[in-house]
Amino acid sequence: MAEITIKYLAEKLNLAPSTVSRALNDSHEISSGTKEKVMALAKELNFQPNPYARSLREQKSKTIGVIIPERINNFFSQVIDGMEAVTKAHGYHLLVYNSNEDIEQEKTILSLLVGGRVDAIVMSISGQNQKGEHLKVLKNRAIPIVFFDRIPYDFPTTKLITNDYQAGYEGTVHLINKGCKKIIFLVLSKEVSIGKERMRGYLDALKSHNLPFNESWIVACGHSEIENIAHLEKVFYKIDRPDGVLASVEKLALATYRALAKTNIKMPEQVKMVSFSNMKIADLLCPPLSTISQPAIEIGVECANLLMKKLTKKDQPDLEDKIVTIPSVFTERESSK
Amino acid sequence: MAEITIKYLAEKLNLAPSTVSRALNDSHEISSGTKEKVMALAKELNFQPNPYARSLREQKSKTIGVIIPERINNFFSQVIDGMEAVTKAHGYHLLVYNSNEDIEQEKTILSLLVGGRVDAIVMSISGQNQKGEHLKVLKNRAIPIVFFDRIPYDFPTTKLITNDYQAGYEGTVHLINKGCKKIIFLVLSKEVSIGKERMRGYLDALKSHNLPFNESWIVACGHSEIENIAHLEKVFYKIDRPDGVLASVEKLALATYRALAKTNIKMPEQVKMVSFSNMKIADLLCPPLSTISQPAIEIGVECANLLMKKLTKKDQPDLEDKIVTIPSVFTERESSK
DNA sequence: TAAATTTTCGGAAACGATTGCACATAAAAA
DNA sequence: TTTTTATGTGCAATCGTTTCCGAAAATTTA
Repeated sequence: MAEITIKYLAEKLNLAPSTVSRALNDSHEISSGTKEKVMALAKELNFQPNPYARSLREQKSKTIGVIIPERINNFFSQVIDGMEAVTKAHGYHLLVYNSNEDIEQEKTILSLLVGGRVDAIVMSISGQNQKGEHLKVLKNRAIPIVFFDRIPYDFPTTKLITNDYQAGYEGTVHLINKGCKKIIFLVLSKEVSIGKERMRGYLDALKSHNLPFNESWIVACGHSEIENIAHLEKVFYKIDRPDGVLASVEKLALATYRALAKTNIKMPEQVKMVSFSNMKIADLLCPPLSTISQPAIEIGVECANLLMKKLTKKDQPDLEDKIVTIPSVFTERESSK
Repeated sequence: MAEITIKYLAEKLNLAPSTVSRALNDSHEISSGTKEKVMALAKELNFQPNPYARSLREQKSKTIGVIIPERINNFFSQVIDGMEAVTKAHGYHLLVYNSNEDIEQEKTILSLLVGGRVDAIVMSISGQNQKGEHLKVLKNRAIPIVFFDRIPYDFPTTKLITNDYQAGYEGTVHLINKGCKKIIFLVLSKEVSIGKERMRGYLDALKSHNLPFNESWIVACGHSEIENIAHLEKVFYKIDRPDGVLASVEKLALATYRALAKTNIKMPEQVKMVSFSNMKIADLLCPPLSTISQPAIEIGVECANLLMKKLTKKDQPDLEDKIVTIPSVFTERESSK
């Protein structure tokens, strides 16, 4: 079936395409009579203007590119839900990409996006490399971008994170108050921004409570679940085994559960754990997991709000080079009782 | 900064835009000398052809629309991951929409998409209404669409599901074999395709094992977690309370856990459960949950393959009106021991 | 009634890429 | 040398919309 175009409507109505276009856009220079006729026919034929012709002409796509390092993760799903709620209201669309924690894929995706396919980008960068040199393709482009959660250090734009340092500090203090003396810190990569900040909070908490610290307590894990479990198992088999765990990301907490299942160490009796996590069923785990959870939806909403403001209002300044912090919420459960 | 266009490249190289275009597309009618020059400059300037100009001209967008009823759900995330893996290889992009289980939103999204924004659609429809009248906007459009998981009954196209009937049957038989005599079936809506098929399997299993059946054993839940829990709690407070639960969707299994937590009924001692679920941490629940899980990634891959074939090869027939079934896998865990 | 506005609409260019066609120039055949 | 055939390139139309500019027609003002 031939698509319905403005030109087609114009012919049917014995009008010029320009008139039809203006009528559809409710321009003041079209009489209400013709407007009604045009609208009526458009409605009847279920006319939808070709988005690509419009994008080409207007030089904007009403589309936002979203790049996340993994999709099977509640946190990111929630963030995107938050974003969609606001972008939808403005008639914007979301192109979503999973970089699979891979810097090369990130690069490829970015190069795809800078060609004008999207009006803006929202991104959480992969853990492989937080330096962000691969982001330089964006530097000389005018495309607005905001980062969240996993942010690059030196890219001048707005970034949204939770209060990583403070949450790391408080999570650690919580464990200390519960009597833990040998608390390990689980991190995906020491290079990742969130890892660094959360770790700083952890270290400061130990220091301010005069607890000893051992370099080996920082346990750097990878992306392989199996290897992580094996690695953690070894950690728990040490003579001087830890009695507390602060996991900087959810998947490491889950790996800990599985590693512990292979030993006969009991949680929370022998080891207590707190984890950064946005799992909805933390309360259903064995034992229920104490979590520090990010306001994911809010983060998404805020990212989108920033961009909508920049894109839909005119004469907006570039996105400020600053970090916006939204606090996490701590929930105590059995795992750290 | 001005975007780089073919015209700009042409000027720089003293060539016509058409020549540059042909060179970039590696046309045989361009000398290798000019090709190299063009390619070199394009690479140097990081030239990306304007996707909208191209879409307009070619009448295709290299974009696929994905509509899911909820985003915070591992199953859908996995399906999309599977899809992206294959579409990416073909240079296709994914526009993802969450209909929030709302038929009105589905309609709105569809009307947005039929205007040429996407070359094809992959969809899992909301549970509100499985009749699919709201899909009629698609009927007279030539846009290929495939449905998965939650499919409409009478829309002539390819649909991908798991072996819902059989899995429902086997899950029920498993509970029967474990000694359950009063097995309830939890369903989101009796209207949803997957609910119906899974229920049919459940009913047939009861019948073929000569177990009595009570209409009240079909527990229709809603989308409100709180109400579902309250509802289930009542079910378990009945004098003739169930000793087995088959949950047709994950969220109802979780609601059951929470409802049971409010009673003093023990699982699996007093009630056993099996649920359709793609949770990765079913083994970490209390007790670990016996699951019937769909091959989500495969489903996504298969959807994408079907569409890629239709879109990238020429003279392809329309998508066949048939149902493709990919079997689920059952994993027994503590909840039904 | 004529002139000046205002309202309403049409023509045509533009956005950036692709492609059918024509036209050079070079190489091959007559 | 002339004619034919490749080969390489340019011109211009096209995709569907929006918008600048101009021109009738209708209205107001002089």
